[in-house]
Amino acid sequence: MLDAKYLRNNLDEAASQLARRGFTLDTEQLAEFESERKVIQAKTQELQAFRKSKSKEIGMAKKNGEDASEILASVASIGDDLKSMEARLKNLLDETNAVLMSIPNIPHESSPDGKNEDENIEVRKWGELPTFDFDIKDHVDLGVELGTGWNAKGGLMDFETGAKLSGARFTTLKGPLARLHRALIQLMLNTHTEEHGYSENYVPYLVRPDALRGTGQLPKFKEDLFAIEANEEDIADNKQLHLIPTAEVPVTNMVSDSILDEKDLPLRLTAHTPCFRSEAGAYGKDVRGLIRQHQFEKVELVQITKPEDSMNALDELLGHAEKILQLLKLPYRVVALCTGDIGFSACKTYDIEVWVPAQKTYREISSCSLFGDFQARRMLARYRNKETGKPELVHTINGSGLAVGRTLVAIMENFQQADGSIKVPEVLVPYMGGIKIIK
RNA sequence: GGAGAGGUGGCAGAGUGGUCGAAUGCGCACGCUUGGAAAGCGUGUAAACCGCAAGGUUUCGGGGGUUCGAACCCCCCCCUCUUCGCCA
Repeated sequence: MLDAKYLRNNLDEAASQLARRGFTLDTEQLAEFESERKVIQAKTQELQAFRKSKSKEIGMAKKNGEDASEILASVASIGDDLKSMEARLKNLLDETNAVLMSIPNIPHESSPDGKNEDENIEVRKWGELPTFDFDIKDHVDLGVELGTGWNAKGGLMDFETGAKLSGARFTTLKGPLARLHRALIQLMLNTHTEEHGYSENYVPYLVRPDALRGTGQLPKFKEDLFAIEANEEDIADNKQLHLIPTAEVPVTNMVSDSILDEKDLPLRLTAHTPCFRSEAGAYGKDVRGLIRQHQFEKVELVQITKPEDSMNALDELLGHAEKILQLLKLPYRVVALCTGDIGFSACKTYDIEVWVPAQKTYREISSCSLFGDFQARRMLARYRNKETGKPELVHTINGSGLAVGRTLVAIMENFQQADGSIKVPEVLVPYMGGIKIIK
């Protein structure tokens, strides 16, 4: 959420900043809300102040044994006025808040201008693209043909069984491929906790709407989420549980509603979780293979920092995610998202894209974003500034480190051999119980 | 799921209808003291919102109610702890 005060006092500037990302701010509506708010709030507070002082007088009079009936009479009539004023104010504030919650973050000045992903800017490339002296297969063909006969029928990557159990966009992995998938998670978590200074967390996979509002998935992107069935009462009370679309939600919200100690910052948090996305609006997109699933695993990196440290933290976190691909020797590139392509809550985002040989292109495998105080304001996550002694909003940063399923895809395709087997990256061999080739 | 206890500031913890945004302690900040530190002493220290400011409003788990006035009384809900049951 943007700072309401900033918005009020710099409406036109905010509008032009938001226009950079293609968002049209309804300045007229906000100005109208604001002028109405001023009047109603002043009136309400005036009535409240009157009642408060009169009540105090009554209290004193009674204590002194004086007759308070005259003061009582003077305050008796304001009850209804005050009640209706308070109700109007509350309605107006709720309405305003609903609008504010739907306004995306203002892009950072360093985010390149652009309309869509075509205008993203490549920052760097790493690694050499593999060359093959045979006809390569994509991960689907590789996975389906691998280990045929293992477990009676089907290959190590079994889309039919996944579909039977749960429908489209669900997959089962078997045998050494399932283990490779697990090995990746272990490698990622170990690297981030042992070498990059992150603390490991285990978090709930079902969260309340408040948490989703905190990080910005709600109220605008409800259709992307899976929600648990709930009765109307729970829905009204904001208790309907939703499956997390990313660990960003539970991990970042760990610091919601709190005032952190400055000396504890930055917080570096990591967690491995499954992620669930309904992928509404993605029909026909990446229907083949493991790229776009309703359920996938991810190791997430989150940092909670002081405002002045956040930009460095983003660069640092990006490096931590890249490190995994370097360890795996997978070629990738880093892309700075343009203003038209950054997510709702982010002000600056780098995507890491890994080389996918069968598609002859780089595909997103991590998205590392700086949110400034946008999420912190929604979550009310603060730290006590030692110099001022006052609580101030923290900054939040997060990124995938990495998306596990897509990493598996990249390994299969980049390290495939002529006979359809997969060479296990060296760093993973210890996690694979010594298995060097998956066939 | 049953029974009991409880939810108050950064933390611990008093407060059962009026001058209570709230004692006290810890923590934190500043000052005195010291060669320096500790201890000690003194002062200060909740948050959100409105306002250029002075100042004002709101908030004692959440929501309703009673009252001129609610941390305090009534109703509903949530959470935590103890305990019994059940259970991976």
